[in-house]
Amino acid sequence: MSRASDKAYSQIRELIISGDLAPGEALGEEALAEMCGVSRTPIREALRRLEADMLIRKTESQRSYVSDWSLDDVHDVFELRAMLEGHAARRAADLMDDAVLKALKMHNTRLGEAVSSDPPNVEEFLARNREFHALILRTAASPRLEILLQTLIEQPVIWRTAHHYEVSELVRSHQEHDELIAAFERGDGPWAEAIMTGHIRRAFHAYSDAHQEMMAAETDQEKKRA
Amino acid sequence: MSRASDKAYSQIRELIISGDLAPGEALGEEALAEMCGVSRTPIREALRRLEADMLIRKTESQRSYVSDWSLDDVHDVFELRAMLEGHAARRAADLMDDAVLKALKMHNTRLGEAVSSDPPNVEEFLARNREFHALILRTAASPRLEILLQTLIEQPVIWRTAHHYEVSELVRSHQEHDELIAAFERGDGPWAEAIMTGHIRRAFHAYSDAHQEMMAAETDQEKKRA
DNA sequence: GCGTTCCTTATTGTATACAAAATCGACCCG
DNA sequence: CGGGTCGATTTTGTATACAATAAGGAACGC
Repeated sequence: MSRASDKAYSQIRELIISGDLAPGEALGEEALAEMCGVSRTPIREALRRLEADMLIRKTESQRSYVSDWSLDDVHDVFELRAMLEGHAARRAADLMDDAVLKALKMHNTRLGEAVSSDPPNVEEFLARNREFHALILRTAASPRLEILLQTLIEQPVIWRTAHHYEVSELVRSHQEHDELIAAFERGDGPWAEAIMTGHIRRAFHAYSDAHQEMMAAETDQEKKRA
Repeated sequence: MSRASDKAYSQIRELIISGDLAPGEALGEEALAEMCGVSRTPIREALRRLEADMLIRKTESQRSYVSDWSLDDVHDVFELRAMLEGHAARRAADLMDDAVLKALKMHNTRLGEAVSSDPPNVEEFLARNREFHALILRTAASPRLEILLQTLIEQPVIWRTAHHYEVSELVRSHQEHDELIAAFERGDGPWAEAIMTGHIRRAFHAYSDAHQEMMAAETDQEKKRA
């Protein structure tokens, strides 16, 4: 983490995830270098990594842009997540132990509290949700599965939209986590897989709704300007 | 493809896949640069890409080595392939059209001929097998699924070992492809998925057997030397 | 003899300069 | 006025030099 390229990577990544660098925006190497206070060499390394993360794309002429995802793209990603995380849940059910189970319960309890509070603490919800899923993934004990899923999960479009989910979706999410925990306690892999797959698919619908809401809001603003 | 980094990437990649660069071997940037006739800068770009392909790994101190895969690692990869290609097969069954179906039949016919010839044409078998699976994958119409699977499929350990499969395994593979085609003709997604998943899992067993055979052969050679 | 410390050497990380390529705009021609 | 070509400018690709860091080995003390 001490290397300049790592620093640049984190910095640019944060800018993309926060939305300061908007989807479709051009990323000039020199400009980024000046912004990060390093030369172009580590910037280029960082851009390669961001490209592997699918956070940026390169045109045929090698210019870099922040990735812009269509709804179809996001749907594609959620379908893959549903399958991969379902697989992870099934494996995790076989390999589950008491310590992990206890940690899962703790995270989901805190997640439930975050949802119940008034107003709901969405940041806390997202953090606990993240930990919950990460723990299951780690329990599945497949290093490559973790790598594959990481690039699918860490997508800014999804994270940004998550702040606009309906409260009812958060509640449902909490309940489904409990069902997962129950499946783990019984060591029922197929059941855990089925719940997880549905859980992710419903998360896509929550995303889709929130996304359309946001789009509509933007259109309204444009109308006001005109 | 005209860029030096692309040239270096292909060149090093070929050396790894062919086995000229053995698993575990150290990859010094300067040595590679001299070998490829370019400077270290494009070499570094190439190494990043090879790392993303999981063809090389980097130690904590950032030195690069050719990936060495344990049997467990390979098993992990095959399990993921079984799931992902199974998913692809199910989707492909829904999206299948006559042109693709015809192409699949053609590839499998040629594959069968390669297996039946005496001696069996393993190169041809592998090429047709590759095309067959790639075609199904493309028909599934999920760009990200293709990306995820690519890194799992293009692994030199697997390709090298493939040349030592038993003929009976090649015959079975041919038959299973026919069953897949039948499932596609009926538009039966779940069936196609089940066949594909089993197909890949059995391919792992073929790999495992061939691998042990090769290990035993190596041990014999060592004994002869002593 | 074993382990430790320090120094030498090899290797990777970064900055800079320059070359190659692409984009954009002005200008000209039809 | 539209289209296309050429050139100026921007942007990316590569080479090289140097700095930082890690590996390997010799000398030293225990």
